[in-house]
Amino acid sequence: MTGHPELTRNQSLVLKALDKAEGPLSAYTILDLLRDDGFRAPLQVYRALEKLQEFGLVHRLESINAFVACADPHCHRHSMIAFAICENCGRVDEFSDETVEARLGEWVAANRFKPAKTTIEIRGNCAACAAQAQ
Amino acid sequence: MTGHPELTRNQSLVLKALDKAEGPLSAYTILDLLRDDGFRAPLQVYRALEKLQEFGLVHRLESINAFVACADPHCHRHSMIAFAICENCGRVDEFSDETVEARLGEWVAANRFKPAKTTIEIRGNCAACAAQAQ
DNA sequence: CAATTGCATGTTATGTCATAACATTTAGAG
DNA sequence: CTCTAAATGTTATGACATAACATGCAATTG
Repeated sequence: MTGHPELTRNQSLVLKALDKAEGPLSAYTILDLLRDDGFRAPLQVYRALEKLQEFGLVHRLESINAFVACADPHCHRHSMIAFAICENCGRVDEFSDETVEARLGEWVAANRFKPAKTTIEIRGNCAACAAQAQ
Repeated sequence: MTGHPELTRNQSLVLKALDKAEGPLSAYTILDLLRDDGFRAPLQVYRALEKLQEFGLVHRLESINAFVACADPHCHRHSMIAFAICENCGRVDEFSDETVEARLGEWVAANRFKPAKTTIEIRGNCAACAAQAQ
């Protein structure tokens, strides 16, 4: 139904770690979390992350070099997903917007650009942290 | 007129290197280009880049860890700038879109998010490279 | 079964990007 | 001149990511 194959042991472990975290994690943080499960080297994490991104189960946040579990099982319907990242508490909100997709799609079409991956990330403070900062 | 002070020697050298390159450069590539001008350490480059970004003369491309000279002297009028990055030839096109800004602004307002920096980057192949790939 | 194939994994080493910490120099303001 | 703030120089280290090669393991197929 979801369109992705069974996960391997390493992929499952990495995904579980991200789900449990409820926030972005760096690859090396994931590695440390999985030491007890036999993980020894960064590549074990990066290879699992690569597959999980292919399956659409994990997103990479380019601007902070971190990874999050996908919050929306239907996000692969969209050509692009936007993230709002709180630099204070680490909270990440994932959303998509048809209009933004359409406008960027227009630019791409007008310039005959062949997009492979689109990144939209807003960094700042979430409502809770912004209120607290007063 | 432009609203930024005179550049220091290091800042000028880094900006000149980026202007000359006509494409994104990594900090370490800039360092190598400026060895003959007395540059010895990465921090000299990163510090100059930091200031140049403040002045709006340089942009950082988050998704490829590289820097480009700003193509539009008026880009600071916009709250966000989008980049189309060719993964084949390295060409970078810089553009902005009021509608995209407005839509993301709506999300931000609705969620009481306080944005600090917004990243929009489309990676793929430019028209020339996409045509050649046929 | 044995052989082949493809993918996932394990491991070591290395490459790439970025900043901490501290000393020194430079340019203005008073 | 003296004080101050900013910029610079330098060494060391931290953080993120991948190359290269060996091994294991399951599915197919002859």
